[in-house]
Amino acid sequence: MTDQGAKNFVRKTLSANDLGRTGGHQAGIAIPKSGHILSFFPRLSPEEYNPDCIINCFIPELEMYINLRYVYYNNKLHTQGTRNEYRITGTTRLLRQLNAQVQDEIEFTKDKFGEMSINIIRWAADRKAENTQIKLSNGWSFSVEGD
DNA sequence: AGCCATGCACCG
DNA sequence: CGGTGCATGGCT
Repeated sequence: MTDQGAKNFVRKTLSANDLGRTGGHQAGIAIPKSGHILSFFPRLSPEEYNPDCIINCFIPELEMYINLRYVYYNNKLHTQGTRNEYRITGTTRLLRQLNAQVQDEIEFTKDKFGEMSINIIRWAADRKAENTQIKLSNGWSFSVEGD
């Protein structure tokens, strides 16, 4: 059961680590297991070990497509590891090109065809739409429009 | 649960 | 060799 037919999006306030500004070089964006956020992205089976998939995204601001990797690090479920979290990687170069800053929001939009696109919502701008979104306590928010 | 960090591999 | 990504552990 997916959410085909709806145009919706999820957003995440970018952390320093998300932007690769902390000296780290993983910089994968963690996806919370909150239902609405998780179901927005393709399903990755817990039955598999570290399942992943490629998400092709359109970047309107750059007028180009890029491939992101959506991965479920779940070695806790299969080995003696400690990981049990979803991430999106491959964003470092993109976010730099977009000149995204900490506190900016990355917005994943999925249209009715399932096409994903990414926009950066600059901090201080577009504060008015806030009351139409549902904010979670972990920096993510979402909105669903019935179309 | 989410963000920060890191040893190694790969690629320019 | 520097930057980025993979897979993992650490810290709060």
